[in-house]
Amino acid sequence: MQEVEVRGILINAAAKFFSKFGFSKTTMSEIAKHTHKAKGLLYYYFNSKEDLFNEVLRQELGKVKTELRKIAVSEMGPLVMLKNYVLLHLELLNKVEIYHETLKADFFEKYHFVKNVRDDFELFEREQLEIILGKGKEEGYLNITDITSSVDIILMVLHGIEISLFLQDQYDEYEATLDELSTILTSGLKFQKQ
Amino acid sequence: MQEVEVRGILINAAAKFFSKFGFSKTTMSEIAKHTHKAKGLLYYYFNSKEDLFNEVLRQELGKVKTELRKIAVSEMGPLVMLKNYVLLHLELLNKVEIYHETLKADFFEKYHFVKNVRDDFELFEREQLEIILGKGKEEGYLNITDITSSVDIILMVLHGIEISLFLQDQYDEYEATLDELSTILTSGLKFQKQ
DNA sequence: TTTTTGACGAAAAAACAAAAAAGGTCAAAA
DNA sequence: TTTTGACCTTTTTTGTTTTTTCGTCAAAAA
Repeated sequence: MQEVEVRGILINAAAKFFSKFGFSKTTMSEIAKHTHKAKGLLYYYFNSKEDLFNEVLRQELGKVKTELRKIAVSEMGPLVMLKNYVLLHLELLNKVEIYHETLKADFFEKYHFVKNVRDDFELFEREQLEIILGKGKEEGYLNITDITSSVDIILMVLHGIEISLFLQDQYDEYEATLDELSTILTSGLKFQKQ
Repeated sequence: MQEVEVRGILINAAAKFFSKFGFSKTTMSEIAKHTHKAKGLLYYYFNSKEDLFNEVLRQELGKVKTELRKIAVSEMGPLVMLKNYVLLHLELLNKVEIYHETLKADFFEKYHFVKNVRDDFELFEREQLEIILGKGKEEGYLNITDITSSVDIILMVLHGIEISLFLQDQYDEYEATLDELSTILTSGLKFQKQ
């Protein structure tokens, strides 16, 4: 089973280039040369450049998922959980350059090929948030009737601000404010009137 | 005093073109032809195309300001006020196409010339929100120590989501959700812990 | 059989030059 | 004081050529 290792090497090299230069400005030849492989080999392991990019993105978001998952299974109370989830989501995604690339793409309605991976990640986030909010509701901390629509709102806010935060590099500047934002969102749900 | 009227006619015509085609795809000749004036006249009333665009934007945002101002001086309670402000802000700006153009520009770090007008509008919004939150604090409805940072958060959320809402035409889709969002923000401030 | 190579063709992007369109000026007319 | 339109200069568009890049494949290596 040499395959797994070579494949991994290629993905890692690709990750570096894609993160640094974006999709269109990194070339398959570059990745091949840097790994001391022939370009053709890339097409033995991946169907296309888009496929490779997808694979890299899947891997990077996979790491983020692993971290985020820890929150919903932890021993914190639901309110702290929710707050921490929001903050960690922003902190982690701020570091994933290749994700920023897809945000930009989203904006231009290009990069359709990335839709699957992003949808998968969004689904994951919905699940996690539903677990957290569900727990909060059960235990009587959160006053929510429609969990789905509360999740909608949290995701809307998160997606909204990440464009300004990540693409305009304002994360560091607003880090303190984000803490308060998450507090407000949390207590907003706590006492939300229907 | 013919001047005011002609100037107004030019601005109105420009508004139509800028709103429909954006800054770069509308031409000064077009505007001149459509108003049955010579192109040179545009440069009698305005220093440049950028200056004209600015003037149009100032006028459009002026209308929005007039509407928003009504809220802070109304008789509603501070909580309702805040909620309504958020909703009206989104509803009105959703219609101002020329403002969307500047959002896009903001993103590309172009259109520096528009900075003044946008800053002016942002300042106005800060003032209004400070009035509302101040009133809420005084009357004991809102539990806020630092008004400025609460305003920061509201504006961060508003600016964040307007990119997805306006530029990706998701306003209609999310209109119902926005109502809930504003409720959450409001009650979040109400019970916010420091 | 599985993995790797590198020369190759087709398609996309970059570079370049020529032509067209646009912003902006100004002297003269209304 | 306001308006015009010919004019100059700069920017954008268009069409062409050249280069780069993606992706394929037959053959070699493991």
